[in-house]
Amino acid sequence: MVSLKDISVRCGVSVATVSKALNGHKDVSEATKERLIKAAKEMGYFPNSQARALKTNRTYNLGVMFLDEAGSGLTHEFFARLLNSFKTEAESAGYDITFINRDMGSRKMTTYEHCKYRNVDGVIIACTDFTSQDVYEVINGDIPVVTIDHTFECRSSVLSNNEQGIEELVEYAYSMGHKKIAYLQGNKSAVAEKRLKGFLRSMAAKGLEIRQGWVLTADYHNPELTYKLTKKLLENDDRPTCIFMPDDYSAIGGYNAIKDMGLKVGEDVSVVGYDGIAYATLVSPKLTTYAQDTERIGREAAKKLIALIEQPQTTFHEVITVGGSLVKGESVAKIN
Amino acid sequence: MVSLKDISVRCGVSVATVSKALNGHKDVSEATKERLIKAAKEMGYFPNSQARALKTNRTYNLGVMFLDEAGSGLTHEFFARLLNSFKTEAESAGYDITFINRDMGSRKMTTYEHCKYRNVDGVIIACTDFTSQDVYEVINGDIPVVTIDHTFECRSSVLSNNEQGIEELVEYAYSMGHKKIAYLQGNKSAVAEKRLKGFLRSMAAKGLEIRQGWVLTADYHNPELTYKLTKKLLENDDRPTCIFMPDDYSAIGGYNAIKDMGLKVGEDVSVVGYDGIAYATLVSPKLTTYAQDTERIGREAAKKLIALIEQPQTTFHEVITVGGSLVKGESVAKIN
DNA sequence: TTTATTAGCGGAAACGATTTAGACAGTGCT
DNA sequence: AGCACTGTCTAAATCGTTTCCGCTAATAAA
Repeated sequence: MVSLKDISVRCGVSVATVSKALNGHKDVSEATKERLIKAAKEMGYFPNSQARALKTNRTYNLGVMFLDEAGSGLTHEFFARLLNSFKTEAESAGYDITFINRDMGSRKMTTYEHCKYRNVDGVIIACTDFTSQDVYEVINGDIPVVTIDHTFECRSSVLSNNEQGIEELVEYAYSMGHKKIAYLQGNKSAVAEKRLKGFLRSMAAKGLEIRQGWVLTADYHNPELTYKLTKKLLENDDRPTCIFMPDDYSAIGGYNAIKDMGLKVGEDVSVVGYDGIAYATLVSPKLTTYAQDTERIGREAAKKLIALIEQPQTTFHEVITVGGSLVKGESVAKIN
Repeated sequence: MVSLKDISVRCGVSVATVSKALNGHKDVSEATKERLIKAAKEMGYFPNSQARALKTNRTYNLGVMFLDEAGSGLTHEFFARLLNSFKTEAESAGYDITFINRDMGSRKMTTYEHCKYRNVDGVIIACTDFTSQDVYEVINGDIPVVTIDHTFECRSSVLSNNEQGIEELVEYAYSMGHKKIAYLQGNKSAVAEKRLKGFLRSMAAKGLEIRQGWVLTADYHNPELTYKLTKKLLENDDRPTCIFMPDDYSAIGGYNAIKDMGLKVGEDVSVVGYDGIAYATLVSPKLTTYAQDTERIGREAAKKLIALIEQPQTTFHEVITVGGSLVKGESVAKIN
């Protein structure tokens, strides 16, 4: 690979001058600057990122921390889309992405140690267990961090407007005439809490009764469990007319349960999802759901993280809330 | 961060000795080696990956190159699962993953230049346009490469057994009594060619007629187009009893087309997919498909790539074929 | 005893970049 | 002329490692 030195000998200047010319410092004349930049281009020069990082302590690498278990993480559409937009935004600012997990090869290391080893400039934490030791270490470390859908003291985060999303869904279901609404919530997390809160509040605001046994705890991204719980909800004679699923993916389990009981989604039983994944508009009947703006969540997270890295003095910690939008499908029946 | 020097002063030895002790060289006594390792552990030492890379020219980073357009790449279940297992295998060997694309920040660079800039030790190429200039540059460069589902001269690749997969599906459809089979193929690529070849061959072997207009070119991962083409296939009076979809995801479009025409999947019209994504078993009726072993494909690719990197002399280029398995769903009717 | 060998360790250069401090020449001012 | 100042450039240190080579002392061989 061609180095600064190669350029310097060819042009008869010092390495320092080449470096400054290429980095746009002012103490090098316009003439030589142009000459050097031209030479660099001709010779196909690219800075050695490792050497630069060694000296400047800036790698232009961002760590991505997420739950890395089988069936999780990358294969979650929510996370995949989030990562995609985060990556796009980061790249346009010159940053690459590194997955941060524990246990690199033979060496046992924690996530935080992995960050230090790779010297990432910042970390984004998403779709993980925010109560874990690994997260704790990173949050309390000295690396800029942005969390998704969970907020820590003195750290920045990007939140989907979970409370409002559910409220809009309740509002919609109510407007369609539903009063007997059941709620399957996701596994314990800040997100699940927010959504439940939104649900309970808007139900109360509408004067709707929250039945005993109609608020159940399922899992996110678990159609099988949702299948079972949906069946359970429908077994009794007095059953809900509308069921809120933990998320769109799980809702498929709900669909199947309803069909298997000989009922029709969107006619006998109404269903509401959450997320706005691609399948929501492909299933039949189309799922009514609240589409999170994952594209913007990822973008905002990247922007904030890069701001924290590049302007640490003038950037403050904040909680950024990103709104979504109600998607009216065909899964909620009009009743009276 | 604690460096070799810190350890050396604390233990009263030279930096060189510490380095050699930690890297298991032989010219350092067992006693001091143990002492130094212990000290390193106590002080929380981790090597600075940049410094090491600078000196050794090994970053322990693998580049991942894939089609990075909207709606592609990360959000493809096939790719996501592939990446996941590739990543797991790579990490267990001490490698991290870097996404390689063009245009880092303001600097225009090609994918290959990006590789050079980040000094990745090897590259895996998947789910992309293999005829592009970007791929060409990388293939003809001096970085170890493994390609997925496409083979280049003198390069290693991991292939899914596409030909055989289709053949098994034809075999199955035939065994269920189907003779009038239509085939929607994916967009132009080595994979599409292989599958088509498998289809034509096994149809011929069974003495089945390949009707004019029953082999159409659709897209991978495009339910909308598949929807249209499926309708087109079913519009005529003399219609196929079984349709092969480009992939499972697109098959959803096919399902919808069939339903929208007032027909029933798995009764009036049979449907076959390809991939074995999670949704295949969630849709109703369950999709009959050929499940690619993405988990193994990713693992094999990582293994091969790392072998090429670490034992360049004794590793030869090869084409690794990974088998899949037929998944009998409910979407193929028994007819006579 | 002398010499050759070896084990164990350290010095120093190198990787490729950035950055500080200073050299040098030219300019303008008194 | 003497002085300060400015613009342009260079030398050298530095980041944290690895590695080649050489040194010392101890051991083995003669």
